[in-house]
Amino acid sequence: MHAKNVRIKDIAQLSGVSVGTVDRVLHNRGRVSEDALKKVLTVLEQIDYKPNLIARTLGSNKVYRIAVLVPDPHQDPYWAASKAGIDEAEMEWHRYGVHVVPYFFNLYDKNSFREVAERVTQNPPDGLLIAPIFYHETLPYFKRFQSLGIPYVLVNTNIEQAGSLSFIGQNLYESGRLGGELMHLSQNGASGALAVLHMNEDLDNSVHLAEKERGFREYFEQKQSNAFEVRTLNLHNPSHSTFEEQLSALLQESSLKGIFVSTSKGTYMMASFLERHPHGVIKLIGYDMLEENILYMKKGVIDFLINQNPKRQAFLGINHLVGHLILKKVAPAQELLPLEIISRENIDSYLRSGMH
Amino acid sequence: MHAKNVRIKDIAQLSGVSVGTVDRVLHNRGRVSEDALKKVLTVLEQIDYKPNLIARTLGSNKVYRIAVLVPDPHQDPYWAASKAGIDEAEMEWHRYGVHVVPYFFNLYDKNSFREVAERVTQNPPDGLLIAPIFYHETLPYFKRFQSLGIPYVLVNTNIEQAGSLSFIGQNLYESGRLGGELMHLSQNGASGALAVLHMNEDLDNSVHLAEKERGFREYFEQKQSNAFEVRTLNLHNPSHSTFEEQLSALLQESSLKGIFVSTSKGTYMMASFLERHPHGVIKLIGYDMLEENILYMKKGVIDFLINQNPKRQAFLGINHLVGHLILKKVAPAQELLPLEIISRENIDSYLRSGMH
DNA sequence: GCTTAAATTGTGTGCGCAAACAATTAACCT
DNA sequence: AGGTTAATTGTTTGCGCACACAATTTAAGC
Repeated sequence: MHAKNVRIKDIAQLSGVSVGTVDRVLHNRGRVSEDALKKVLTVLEQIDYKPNLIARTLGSNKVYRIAVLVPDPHQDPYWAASKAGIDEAEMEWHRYGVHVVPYFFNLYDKNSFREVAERVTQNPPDGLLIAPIFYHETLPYFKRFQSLGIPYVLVNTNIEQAGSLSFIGQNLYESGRLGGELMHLSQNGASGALAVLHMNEDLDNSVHLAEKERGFREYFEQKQSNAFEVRTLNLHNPSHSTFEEQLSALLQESSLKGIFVSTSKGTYMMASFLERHPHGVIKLIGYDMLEENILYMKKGVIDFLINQNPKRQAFLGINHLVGHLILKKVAPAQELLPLEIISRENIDSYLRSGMH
Repeated sequence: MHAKNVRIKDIAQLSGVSVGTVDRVLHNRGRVSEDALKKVLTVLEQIDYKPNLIARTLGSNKVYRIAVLVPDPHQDPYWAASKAGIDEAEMEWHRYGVHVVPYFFNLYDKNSFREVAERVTQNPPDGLLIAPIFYHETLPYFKRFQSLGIPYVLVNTNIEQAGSLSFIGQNLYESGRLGGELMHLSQNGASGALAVLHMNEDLDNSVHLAEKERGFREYFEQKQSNAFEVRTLNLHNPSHSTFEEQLSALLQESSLKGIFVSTSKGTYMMASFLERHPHGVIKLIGYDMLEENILYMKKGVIDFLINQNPKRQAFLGINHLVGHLILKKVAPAQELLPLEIISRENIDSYLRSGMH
């Protein structure tokens, strides 16, 4: 027959105390005698108690505030996708008392980050989602949040030992390696020069991009063939005057056979440039299924995309926070999303499949 | 402020009747006078009432039976993975009164399917998950289940207009095309013969395999190059005496450059054979992250896998049924999972990422 | 000893809903 | 009209839990 789940009531009965005491033990609120504690714990050890989460959320009619500390979605479609994931999670949990409060900072301005992070500490939320893209600037705030007792999860970039509840993202070194493999495959046996292209103001402060490059280079180093020569190009903001000059110079090189772009926005900026300027056979590999990138992939300008799933990252991040706050679940220290390969032939299958 | 959700109580108050009456209207259980009905309906039109699903499942302490009509997991690791997804879903919902009852049939025996399906109708469940791998044999049962009022979802193979609640799986034609693209890429500019390999007793009755082959062939036809010649090989059960002979004959052909296997079990059977017999450079592309396939991929025998995510398919299938039964959610007519490309460089990222 | 405070326990209420149940009203029949 | 049944309504209970509160026990102080 239907083995009904153990309830708090049952535990109380088994250990010869009242439900109140069991409740205090389960949530270690204290106010329990040694004696009673021991009795309940022994029962708890034998019985696999799984609280009825449905009843739990009904019973405690709380309101939770979750703050999200991420780049302004208007500045970059990648972060717009991220925001979409946040919104979706909020929709799901709103009626159960979860409120998401956005704290956007300027993607290109460290000071803006500090400022906004400060505002968060001013009015401490119950939970926090952070995209720590400024390495040095974020570090001190981790401590602040910890001392304030605010649980936080990281997305996009992992910073080990940051005391975070969990990290949601990808292994960026492997991501770079995969870029290497795809580039290698695309070359059809040819050889020549390859370029790694970053589009970022401050590369030294951006662990995530450096990791990708390392992976890409090491893939070819381990191949131990001299067929390819890898170089790096550091592009400034597209509004910068030298932007197009730099790219022109890159295309000059006749032996250039492929470009690996480390950011999603950079990917379509590069594609746009390639489309507008004559060049030999140059394979282009970049990141993420932004609308623009999808377009260029269908046109044949982009050969492969590695999907970082920003929307899913943010969605899962919020979910983990909710799980931690409401359902008292233990979030995994890190949730590494798979490195999804997007090509002309499977892109539609991804577009149709919900979370994109 | 927190805009609290409208409750049944509020609706009752607004329309001047009791909660009991509102309840009867909401679930149209009848026993309501014209007059009262009208009053409640007008309020319901103005107010966007969204029942608190958490409270609902708590309040109604029902037990639901979900039957799963799928191949015996012991016969094929693919279906073992599928079963794992079912188990995971059951674990999640068990304590909320959902029971999953397995009805396994013999993967290689149509009659076994009929027999088992018959047993399902004998003791009708509240919901049903079906893997309709025998096309002709399944059709009549769809009608039976419909007339019995049992909602059912399909996994693995889509049968349009089957009256199913929803289908969970992939577009198999596109899957074949993707196989073609990956094969093309792997060839590094070479040319020669390619083989599509099926491992199935009754190909004519298996839409899913035929669709994959069609996709694979059309990819190369549209390339309009004569670099490749595609042939088909139909393998019988591995226990069959001619099994290894057939494969030996295949390898004889010196121009053979690649093999595309349409099933997951066939993939590692082929890999095993390739490993044990000398051959030129033959690229191998197949399906799914079975343990055996993972091993051969890491060894370098398999070049690419297309992940069909059997576990996830089944998991989502059960979830949709539960959503339909308990939460009264509308399941999407079809949930097409993305065609995931697995290579040596991203396989670990997939292995680490939960659902595998 | 008694009184008071502190520590520990047990009990009760409400969350929003479904469903069993009790109460009321209307309809029908001799 | 009175009695009976059916149709319609309203009230109550319980789901499992969290949390406030009341009750009890123990310790401390005099």
